[in-house]
Amino acid sequence: MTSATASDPTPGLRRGPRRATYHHGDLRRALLDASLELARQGGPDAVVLREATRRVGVSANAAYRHFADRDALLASVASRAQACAADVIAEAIAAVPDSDDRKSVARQRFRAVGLGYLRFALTEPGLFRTAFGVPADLRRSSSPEAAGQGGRTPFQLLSDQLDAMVEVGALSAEQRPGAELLAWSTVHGLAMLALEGPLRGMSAGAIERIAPRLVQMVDLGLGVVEVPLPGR
Amino acid sequence: MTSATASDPTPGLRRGPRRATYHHGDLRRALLDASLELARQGGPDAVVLREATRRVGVSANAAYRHFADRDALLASVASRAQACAADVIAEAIAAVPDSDDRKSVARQRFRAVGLGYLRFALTEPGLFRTAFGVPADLRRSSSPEAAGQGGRTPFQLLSDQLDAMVEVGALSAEQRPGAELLAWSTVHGLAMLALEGPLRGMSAGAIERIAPRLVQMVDLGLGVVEVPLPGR
DNA sequence: TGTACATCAGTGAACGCGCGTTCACTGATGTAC
DNA sequence: TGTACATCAGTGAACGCGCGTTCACTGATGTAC
Repeated sequence: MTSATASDPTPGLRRGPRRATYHHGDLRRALLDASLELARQGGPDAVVLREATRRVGVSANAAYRHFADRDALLASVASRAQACAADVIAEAIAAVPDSDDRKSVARQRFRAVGLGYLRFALTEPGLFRTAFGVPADLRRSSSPEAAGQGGRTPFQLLSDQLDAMVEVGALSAEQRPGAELLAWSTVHGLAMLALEGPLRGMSAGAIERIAPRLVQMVDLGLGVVEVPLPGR
Repeated sequence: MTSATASDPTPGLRRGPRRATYHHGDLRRALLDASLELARQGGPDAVVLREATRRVGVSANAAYRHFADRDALLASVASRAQACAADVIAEAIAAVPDSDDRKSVARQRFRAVGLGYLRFALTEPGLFRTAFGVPADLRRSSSPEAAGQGGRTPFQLLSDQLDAMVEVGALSAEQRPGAELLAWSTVHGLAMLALEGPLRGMSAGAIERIAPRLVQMVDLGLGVVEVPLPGR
């Protein structure tokens, strides 16, 4: 689609069916770029190895020089998609203005993690589903591959803000363990209901309107101490 | 697999490659039963039309007498899977003992909806993913097809309990609108993280341990009134 | 500086897979007369 | 009660699809001497 110009500074990344040289130069990165674009447009299922090689202008099996198989390619794409999410979340955190009320700031930043997560889901549904909808274990969520420009993964950004809340006394230390899961579940659920579940038909506007209530509920609900009710 | 005996009371439902009669009798139901079993074992992707017909012992295209296409079959299976969820949730609600403390009972029943939802997700992951992971709109969640034996869908059971909370004063009327979404998101998120997301590796025990905290967070967080913070 | 050669990064053709779906058909059923 | 016939519910064979993956190969690169 995009024709490579003579002044293209990164010839290894140019698109198109034909290359000038036999060797590509940076095929691994080019395949990842192309695959990320596929994921952006159609989610994890759209990451098809043959299409990625087609876009890069290379034979299908050339990919096997750089990835063990299609799953390995998808795993790498998922990590890069998480990195994209990290950038959106970090931006949302950074947008919270500083103030003397340290508790309030900590809590607003914590909420910003959730709001950033949801914004990412709504603006980049394909990447979101690739980043967080593909089965994997928690290791990827802490791997450097999944970190954004600030060096932190989405999961780590969440942990950081929870730690900060404890530090300034906005969350008690005894409520801290496992709090990531409670918070993450909440926003992840809304995103998945809206993108892949029964809320599919709901408008992005409606989701955005409910998002602040959701993160508020978590923020305020996290801190409440109560002996669990006996109900199983 | 199962050989049909001569005394089989519902010959239309028998499994196996061959039937005695040319006409099946109740092929639509038989295909749904077989497909539900496929979904139970492997989730929505495992609902393959040919396999369902194979199990029923009928040619592949016989299915087209009863379903427009594979998507129509899957949609019906999804409704039945929701009905299964409704039964588990209803059971959890019914298990809450009555008492004079009407607020406490209402809240425990509300929590039971979430706990039942999570129990269904953990005990029937394939059905869960089919019921709530396949894109659809909210209409299905209120359709009689998706209702359990009590005549209510999972979504309706949730609404019922929220209404009951308002009735006894456990939730203010102004907090009521949209509360379904807040509650649903939370438990759905944990389930999806555990079944299809980055928490895949987490044990069912760990999930079950965190579930009560999660529903408690929702219960207590729902009722808190607060002016939304300015953070976008 | 030149050459031999190991190594790496690509090519091109082919495979099997199993699916959803369509076609023209035949066997069974039930209703009108 | 018997028969003709429209209607419905199945059959069997075939299609195209596009994928992931493997095979034996060739072109380019860089290093030892």
